[in-house]
Amino acid sequence: MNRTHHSPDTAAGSVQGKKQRDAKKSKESIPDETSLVTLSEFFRVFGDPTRIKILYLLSRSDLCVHDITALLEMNQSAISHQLRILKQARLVRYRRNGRSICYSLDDDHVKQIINQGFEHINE
Amino acid sequence: MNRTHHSPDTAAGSVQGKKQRDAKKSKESIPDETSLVTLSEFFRVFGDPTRIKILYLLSRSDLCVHDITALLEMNQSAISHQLRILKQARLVRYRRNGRSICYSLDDDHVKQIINQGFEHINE
DNA sequence: TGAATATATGAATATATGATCATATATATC
DNA sequence: GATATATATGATCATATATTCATATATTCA
Repeated sequence: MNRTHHSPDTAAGSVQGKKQRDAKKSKESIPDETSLVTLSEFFRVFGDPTRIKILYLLSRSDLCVHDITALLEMNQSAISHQLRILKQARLVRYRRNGRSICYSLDDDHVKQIINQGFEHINE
Repeated sequence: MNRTHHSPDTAAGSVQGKKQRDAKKSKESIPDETSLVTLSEFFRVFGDPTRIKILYLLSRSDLCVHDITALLEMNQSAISHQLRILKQARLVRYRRNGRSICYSLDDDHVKQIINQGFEHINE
């Protein structure tokens, strides 16, 4: 019942990471700290109302900055700043279209993640 | 953000459903602002290194606060604070076990979300 | 070329947030 | 009850972050 010194499980398998190496420290710690930090950074991008709204809009149709700005009724600069974060996270792509720049989701994986989030909060 | 000065929308039910009611405003806007904000709040919980590490540890075995504190080599208070956030988000449950309090994931859905995140960042 | 439109970006600012410290609460053991 | 152990919590502080403003860059069209 007391787990003060439970068995040290070597952990390194189930994270699904491809190339995780063994923990450097002799004492047991979490298996792949770097991957987990990366994972939290990934989720953090979804953790902002403006960004999730943008992602949701883009999951339905490609849109230029002006459209997003109008739909969300927000400052254009704020949208551009958030789009930059989404670009850096490789969640969206863009292409120039005349004066406008058209944004789209980078892949369908993003949709899946959003949908799975919805499934959880709606259950 | 959320500077929408209009009244909160009815937040009827599932956003994901296509049954979204007509937008109140004549101009097209996002279908269900409240749900999207809730969704961002949900993802934000995953968007912190400490919390994602805790969730990962709990995905492998139930643990008491002391264990988590030792495994992550962090301040006990910091762990408790983060556990509180995880409780509030209904991502973890707890039960008292003598002096200790044992935490576990609330459901397997959490695992799925973490795994899907890993799939994305590892691709 | 110059005006108009669309988008990006740096600086400034207000707010959110995570860790720490000190301490409170709860349980077990003596 | 007294003490030790385990966990929770409020206050504080340093940092991160989202928005806004001003302005720069890029494109189209007259």
